[in-house]
Amino acid sequence: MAPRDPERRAGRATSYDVAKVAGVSQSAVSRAFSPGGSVSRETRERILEAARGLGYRPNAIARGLITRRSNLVGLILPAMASLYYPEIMVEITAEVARRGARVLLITVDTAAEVGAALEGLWSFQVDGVIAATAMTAAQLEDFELHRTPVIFYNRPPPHHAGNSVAVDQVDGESRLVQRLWQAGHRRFAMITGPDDSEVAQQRAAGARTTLERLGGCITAVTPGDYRYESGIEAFGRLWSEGDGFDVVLCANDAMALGAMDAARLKHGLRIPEDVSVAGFDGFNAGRWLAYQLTTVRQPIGALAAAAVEMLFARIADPDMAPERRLFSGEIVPGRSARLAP
Amino acid sequence: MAPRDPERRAGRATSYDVAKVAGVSQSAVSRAFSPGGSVSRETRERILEAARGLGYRPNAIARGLITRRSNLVGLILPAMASLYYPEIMVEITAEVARRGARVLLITVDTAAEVGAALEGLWSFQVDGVIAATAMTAAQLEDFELHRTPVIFYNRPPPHHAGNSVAVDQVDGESRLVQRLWQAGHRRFAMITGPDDSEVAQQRAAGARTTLERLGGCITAVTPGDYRYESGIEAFGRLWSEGDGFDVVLCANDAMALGAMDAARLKHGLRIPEDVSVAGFDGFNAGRWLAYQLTTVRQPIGALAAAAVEMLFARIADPDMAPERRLFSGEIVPGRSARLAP
DNA sequence: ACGCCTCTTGCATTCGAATGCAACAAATCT
DNA sequence: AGATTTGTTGCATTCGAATGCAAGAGGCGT
Repeated sequence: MAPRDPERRAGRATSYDVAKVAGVSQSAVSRAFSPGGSVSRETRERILEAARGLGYRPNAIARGLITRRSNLVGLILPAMASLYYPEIMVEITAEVARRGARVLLITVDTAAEVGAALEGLWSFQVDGVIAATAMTAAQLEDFELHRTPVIFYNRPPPHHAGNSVAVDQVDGESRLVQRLWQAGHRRFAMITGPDDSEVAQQRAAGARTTLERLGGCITAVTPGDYRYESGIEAFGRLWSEGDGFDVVLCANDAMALGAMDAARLKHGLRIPEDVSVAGFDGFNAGRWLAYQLTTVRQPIGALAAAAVEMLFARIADPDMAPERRLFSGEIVPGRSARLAP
Repeated sequence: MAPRDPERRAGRATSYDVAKVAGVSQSAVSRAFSPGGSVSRETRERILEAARGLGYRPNAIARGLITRRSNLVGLILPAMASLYYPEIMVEITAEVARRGARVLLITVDTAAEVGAALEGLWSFQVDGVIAATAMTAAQLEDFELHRTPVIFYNRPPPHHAGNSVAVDQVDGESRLVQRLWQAGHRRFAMITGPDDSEVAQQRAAGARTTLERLGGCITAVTPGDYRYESGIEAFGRLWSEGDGFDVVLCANDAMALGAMDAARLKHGLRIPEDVSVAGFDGFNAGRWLAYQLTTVRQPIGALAAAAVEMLFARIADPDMAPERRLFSGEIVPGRSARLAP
């Protein structure tokens, strides 16, 4: 192979180049750039100046090779989540950046793609992973074997022992239903989420058990796929079934807004006089004047911060005990459904 | 330093480990994993089997060091864009993944943060960058010096010579105004975007010049900051100024929806009978039943695909001539403003 | 003045994979 | 049979930074 040829590399300066200019050894340059490295004040300054002149930046790739730390965090998001809840991504990236690492982003459309996505992460030697997708037990074990921490975001880990941050969906929905009940709602209809969504199952379960306990009844249930349009269609089905209901519980806000639009614009109903609608998530658009949706807000910022914090704690000490951190959703009273005060 | 110690590394197998198991040299392993490597069929199979047994994955970090190609693409998004137009991010990630690379995501809140973000990209030796933020000429030159291609997404490059993909904002707004004019609108009010947004300036310019040519008049202009809430406030100001207008041109869809809600719910106006509203972007929510916004849709998928394609072409051949690819926005007729057919 | 300690510094090695080169085997041609 | 080509393989080196170790410089106490 050709010897060091600065021309071909067009200015990508290395620590050796800096060392030559500053009249020191490569080790000194390395130490000048690592916090707490053993270098004298003046040497460091001379090196930093030379580095500035050459436009030198430490090569994270080379550094990662020797330190076995890539400073990369994998973030796996279902494409849908990143479309509807981009805050997750923004918050996590910001939080990771604050700790000097970077996010390697992977979006997946289907659960089947997760495997391929993980392969990609492996080769980049990510220090840890935050996953808002499901993962098989085998996949998670693979990470554990390599001592790469994984934090699940609003997803139960496939193991009993795994790390996660999540909103207590059951509790949130339960409290919502209770407040609706106290405000006088008695007949509940439900638009549920996709079958393969654990979160949707939990929200539905929370509503069911609470209503059973209170003695309320569920007059109709119809499934949706989390998208706005499916909220419209689902409401249409509920309405045509005609069992009568005071309130529609929707598995998420996007469908709730669809249901509201369908109720008002397709069926001429007034909200909340003729029918009430409640959602789950704390979707941005739910706060818009046209909707003012009653919902359960997920503290996305807190979840993201907690996920990143847990992740870095485990990167620093891989033997840390697994932990599941639960957050409470905040009931947000809106005009789409009256709540007890 | 301690010699190779498989225990401490807890199963992270290297090409040497695979070589030993398969009874070949490390070079053979490397060749087995690089497409077109010179290995016999049977040797390759033996190696792949050994690799599977050990859970070996080629280390992209080490590979990047020697090949000087990290297979990482930097994506810089303003936090706001990722919140309002997450499709950009999803499309680009998917497109990059399709080419076997990964996205290193960086979101920035303010223009001042861009510099720090770039430092991060430098050290990770990204092969190229897609930027939906502005960049100073000096910053771009730095990339050019290192022969790292940069594609600007809906942002004019700071240089005359730079790569970009963009929607022709002036033309889109111009065609929109023309169609509004032909449908009988005469008095135009405008809610503009932030001063530092080139895109917003272009949209406003497109509207102004077209109206001048047609002889229409702009009865009022008020600034917004691209967010829904600012659309509400801006509409309030326009209305209280009371100069009268047939239609409000909004610099983006989020503000247009705010304006619609303000008009209908705060001022009791009917849309489009009393006042029309038009936006720009092709926002998801604009298609909702409650809005059906007349707007100019940006072909985000096409832009993203073009950006990635241009980027990879330039990674393969850094001497390629700079190119600015322009796309046409698609006029989307909705119910918020009547258009000529 | 001597020994000891602290602070800097450089040398040499290491991380894991890619690759030019040479060696070699097998296949083909003359 | 001998010469030549083609196809595999391993050896040795390389990428750029981090770090254990030892050497050297300077300060201090006795």
